[in-house]
Order: sequence, then structure tokens, then C-alpha cells
Amino acid sequence: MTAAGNHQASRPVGRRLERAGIRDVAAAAGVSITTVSDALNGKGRLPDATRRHVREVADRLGYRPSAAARTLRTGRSGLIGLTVTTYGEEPFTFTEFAYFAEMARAATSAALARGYALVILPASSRHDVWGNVALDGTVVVDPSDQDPVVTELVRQGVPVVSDGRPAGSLPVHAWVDNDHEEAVLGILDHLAAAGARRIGLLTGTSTDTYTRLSTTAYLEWCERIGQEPVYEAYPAHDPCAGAVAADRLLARPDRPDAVYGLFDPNGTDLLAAARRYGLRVPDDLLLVCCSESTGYAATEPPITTLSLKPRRIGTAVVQLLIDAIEGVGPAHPVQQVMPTELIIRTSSQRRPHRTTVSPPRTSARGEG
Amino acid sequence: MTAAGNHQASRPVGRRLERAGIRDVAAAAGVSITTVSDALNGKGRLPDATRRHVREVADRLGYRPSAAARTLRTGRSGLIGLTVTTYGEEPFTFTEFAYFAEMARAATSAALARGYALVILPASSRHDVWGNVALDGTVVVDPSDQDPVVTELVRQGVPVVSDGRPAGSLPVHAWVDNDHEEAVLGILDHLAAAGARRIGLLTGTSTDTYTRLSTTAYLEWCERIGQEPVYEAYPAHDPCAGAVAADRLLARPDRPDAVYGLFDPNGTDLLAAARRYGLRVPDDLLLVCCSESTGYAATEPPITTLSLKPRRIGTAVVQLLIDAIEGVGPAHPVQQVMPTELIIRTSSQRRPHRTTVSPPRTSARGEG
DNA sequence: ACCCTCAGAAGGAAGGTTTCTGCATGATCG
DNA sequence: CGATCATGCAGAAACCTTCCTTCTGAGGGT
Repeated sequence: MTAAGNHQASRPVGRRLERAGIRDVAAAAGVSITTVSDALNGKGRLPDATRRHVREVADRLGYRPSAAARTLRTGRSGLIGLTVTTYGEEPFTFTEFAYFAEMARAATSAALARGYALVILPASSRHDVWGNVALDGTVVVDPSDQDPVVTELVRQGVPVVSDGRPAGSLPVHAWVDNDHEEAVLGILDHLAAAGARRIGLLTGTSTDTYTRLSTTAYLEWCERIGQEPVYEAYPAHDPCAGAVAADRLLARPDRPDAVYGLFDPNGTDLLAAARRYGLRVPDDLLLVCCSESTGYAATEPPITTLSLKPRRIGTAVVQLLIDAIEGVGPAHPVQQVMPTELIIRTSSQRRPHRTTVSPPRTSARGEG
Repeated sequence: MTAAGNHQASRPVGRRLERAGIRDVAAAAGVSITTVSDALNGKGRLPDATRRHVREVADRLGYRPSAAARTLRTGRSGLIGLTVTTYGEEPFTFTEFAYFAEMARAATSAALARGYALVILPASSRHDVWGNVALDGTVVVDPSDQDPVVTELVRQGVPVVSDGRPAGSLPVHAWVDNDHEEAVLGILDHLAAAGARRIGLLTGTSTDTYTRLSTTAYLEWCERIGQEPVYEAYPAHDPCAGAVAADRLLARPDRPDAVYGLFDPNGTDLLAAARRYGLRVPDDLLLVCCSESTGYAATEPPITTLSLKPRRIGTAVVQLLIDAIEGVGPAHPVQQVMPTELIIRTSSQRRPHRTTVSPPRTSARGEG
């Protein structure tokens, strides 16, 4: 070839911040580039002496392999995406915020433990951002069937695992979800056992699977038990609408004597509404809502909540995703159903009804 | 040696879906690679006709530029890190969780709006993860002066902006923080104005700047006012220790008639402790704590909180970081002090003391 | 003495982009 | 009419690593 441009063999021009490259390490150690790569990555056949020597020199030079170059070469970036659908401008949903925060936390831990880092990417973010980051795979929270980003990713062959059953025929590699039907049935039974005669539901207008499955379970339970359904639906992403819906529910002529709210803020919404109507909780109204917020332990009265165990879900989702990325585990789609937990507090335990004064022999302090 | 045949079969998933490269686009469009690159990136001198044509072809082929290649070439990854110091295994601190969640949310939005994505990276995570991801810059939350990761990043010339004044001489490019002293003084004045005679403090044992500045401000206020300081300190990262410390504080012979708690859970901790000692809030004890949790609006009674406005901080931190990355803005370190907000609720407003029965002429419902 | 084997190490080709340089072409101007 | 210049586009280097292939001796078997 033309010997024209071959000049800068070992002279760093100095314009950069002098990050040592593998070349520099090779030169300093008196070996070839290949040997350096092999020594540092534990590959090839090298005597321990060489390996040690190379590592030492690399350390001395403060050598850090270029993530970009490695990614380009190996096709692996060590990055996995965490995608949430958004309403409006904010990257996270409001209603599921405590859930999402916990889930993201667990997912981050799990990813890290296997050497991956997590990138937060709202589904509706600028397309260029999605294009600009090399992802080995993606976790999608509550994917909608129309989600263009997820569809595109799947088309490109990027593994996708979803938290929540994928709506429609979205071809994700695996999903993890709670058994929402069972959870709702459990709550309804719990409320009925506490003495509820007419159980109401505060639900959402959106078509995601969580809302749909929960509502269906409620309706079926009503049919089975022979109770007329009493429910109000509202757009769950609107924080104010919940309070209004709670109020509407308790204003009905066929007012329920127990309510389950599907979304996190429903507990306080319902509590406020109950106060407005002079209803005592739990004496006149039993309350349960689905929430991860610890705040419900400190309301007056404390409110029984259903936890979806987001920690477990976040962990499971990431494990499945990384398995898919690394080719471990089954090639077929995996569906994993995780249990929920009902945290029973005062709001769903009816006190002996005769007297409101004498406490039922239990001291005020909870244990531990 | 022990490298027992790490033979990653080169077909883990087996489905590299022949992503179209820039070469393919060039061939299909009948132009050179250069022209494609220029056309898509809006550079070079090309007539609109060519530009349109190339874009069309690229679209038709579903061409997505390789993020890795672009990063390698340009040195920009479009990724910024979000680093939190950790206690134990969990990636986020417990005590600042609501704060962190809000802050991270705002940071994600701000980054996205400028075309960057956020990577969550605990400071104490495995070193290989740090090395494996190419960051254009990093946000560090509450950096400790001994943090090896941050030091290393700065050494490599990666821009670092911190949320919270950097401890020691950590050479960050900029920082954003609240005016903690002013916030504490404001709270103390507020409590004094509400009738507090002896204000206690629930603080932490750690040496971070938040704790230190707040405590100092308290002590100075006490000296100025002539009140004997009454405080308890506990390890803030231990969730149980807070409850114990709250109890200790209220058990003291010189029991305060008002308390400010520096950490998020202190509100409920103090409330529980007050109940145990039969103290009514706010009649016998005024309460304020620093928290971003909306739950404190629904406790009984609602608790006055100091908000550090994490949204604003997250946004500001990211703006400064990206400015530094892109070379916009001042080259000198920037310090930005953000205001706080005191959300006054029942727990810090002493009712007229004579009667506990008659409400002070205000109806129960707030104005909508 | 010769060939074969194998450890140890090096060479060099991708990998896909951006971008600097440079070559044509046709237009403009002195 | 020739020199200059703007325009439109192409070639190829560089970014840094990984890994497949090849080279070189040295030692051992026949």
C-alpha cells in the first residue's frame, strides 16, 4: 500500500487526554496487541508469567479497554433497557410510581449482579435516543400492543422481556406477571369474610391487562356470589380523576360497604371521600387498595394493601432477559406468574360492631 | 489456566438478523458511503434531492446506524451515568428513596430532552460494569470524598456533576445543592412562631454535607436563641434505628415540644413515638420532617414536610452536566444553590390551646 | 537427521461509522 | 479564453478491540 500515511506508529499526537490504548500497553510490555488482549481477557494460551506481566503494565498505565470498541467488535454492550410507557411528558407513570421505583431498583441490582447496567428509556422518547444506544435487550413494563418501539426492537432481533402480560400478539421472549385474578378473588373473599355485603371496585378505563384482568375477576366474582357489581372507572394516569371517582363511588345510592381500589392513590382518595360522607373506616366502610407505598401503614386508620411484590418481579424479569441474551435457558417463550401479598391492616378488619369504645383487648403497639 | 473452555458457542441466539449497514444503504441508493452519512446527519454539501433520496432508501431498508460504531468514531456515547452511593447491597439508599426516585425521574426527563439516556450505576458496583459502559459524563448523588469511582472518572477526564456539595476536595465540574442552612433556620423559626419553646432535632451520624450543614445550622440557631440543643443522632441508613432514636428523643427528661427530623421516615417514627408517650400532635408536640413522600399529607395528623425539590435539582444537575459535556457554558466549576419548600400541614400548627373540642370556625373541607 | 507437534506469540482482518482530503464538473469572472 | 471557485460526491484513514490464522522454535520420537 502507499506508505504515505503510516507514520504515527508509536507517537501519540497528544491532542487527546492520553487515554492509554491496548497498543500502548503492548508497546510498554514488549508484546503484541493480541497477547495483551488475551492476557487481560483470560483467553489464549499464555504462561502465567506473561499474563502477570501484561496485567501489571496495564495497571501501571491505567489502561481501560474502550467499551465502544469492545461493543463494536463483540456485539455485546452490557446494557439493557428498562422501558416504561408514559402518559404525557414524564418518563414514569404516576399511578404506578412506587411500584415502578421498587421494580427498577430490584432490576438494577439483578442486572448489576450479572455484569449488566440498566438504561432507563421511556417508550415514547425521542426516536434518536433509542437509536443511539446499543442495547443487548430490553425490559418493557406493561407493553401496549401498539408500541412501535417494542415492535421495532423485536424486529431487530433484540430480546425483549415484559413485566406484565403483553397485550395483543406482541412477540416478547418472555414475560412475568402476577396472578391478578387470584389476587382480586383473594381480596374479595377477605372483605366478605370481614363482613362486607356489597363490595365496590375502583378501577381504570385503560385497556392494559392489569386493569382488564382485575375487573373481569371482580365481575365474575360478583356473578358467582350473586352481588350486583358496583364500580367506577377513571383514567388511571390522571391523579385528580381518582379522587373524583372515589367520591362518585361513595355517593351512589347503592353505596358499597367495602371497596377495593386498583391503583396506588386510591387508598387516600377513598379515605378522604369516606371522611366527607362521615363514614368511619373500617366500621362503616372496609378499604383495600393495591399499592407498594409504605405510607399506608401510617394513615388513620392504616389501610390494607395488596403488594404485587415488585422486587421479585424486577429480579425475575432481568434474569429471564439476561438468560435470553446469553442464550442460556429455554429458547421458547417463558411465562412466569409471581404471587402477590395481602398486607392486612386495620382498614379491612371490622371491629366487633356493638361497641365503638372498648378496644378488643389488643394494645396499641404493633409488634416489631 | 482455570479457563475451563469458555467456549461461548458463537450462536447464542443464532438470530443476527443481518442488520442493514451504511454500506448497504449506499449501494441501494447508488451513492457513496460518505454521501449516505452526510445525508442522514445533515452535514456536507448535498442538494436536497440527494438527501431525500438517501433518506428514503435508508428508511426502506430499515437502516439504523450502529450505536457502537458511532460511539467508537465520535467518542460520544449519548449516555450519562447516575451514580448513588450505597449502603449494603441495594443500589439506592433507603433513607433518601423518595427523594432519589423523584430526582432520577427529573434527571431522566432532562437528559432525554437533550438526546441523552441515563444509566443507573451504584458507586460500589462491580468495577467491570463501570469499565464496560462508555459514559459521556456522570451525575453523582452525595459523593463521598473517598469515592474511588468518581476519582477515577475525573482522572479520566469524564465530566462529573454532583447533587450535593462534594465532600473534601473532590474535583467535580459543578454541583447543585439546596441551601440547607437556610432551610433549617426557616423551619426552626416556623416552629418557634407556632409556639415551640424547646425544639429538638433528629439527625444522622454520618458525615455527609447534608447532615453536617443541617446539624450545624441547628446548633447555631440554638446558641443564638439561647436554647439548649436537644438532639439524637442515628445511622440514617438503618431503617430501624430511626424509630429507636425518635423514641429516645421523646423519652428524654428535657423532652422537646417540637421536633425536626432530617430524614424521610422520621415523620412516622416520631408520630409513633408520640403516641406511645401519649403526646398529641400538634397540641403537645409540633412535628416537621424532611421528606418528599406525599404520604405525609394523609397521616393523622398530616405532617409538615420540607421538600428539597428534587425535580428541580435533577433537572439542573443534568443540564450542567450536558453543558460540560458539550463544552457549552462556563469552563469554571459552577455551584448552583436551589431553594427548598416548606409544606405546612397540621403537625406544625398549634391550635388555640384553651379548648380541644370546638373547631376554629373552619369547615372540614379545604378549598378545592 | 528429520519430521511432527505444540507452546507461545504475533499478524491482520474485520466491525460500522465519521470525517478529512481530494477529484471532478460546470459556472463565474477578469 | 483561461483562471478561480463553488458544488457534489467518492476514497480511505482512523476509532480500538477481538479473534482467527499463521509463524517460529524447541523438544521428542523414529
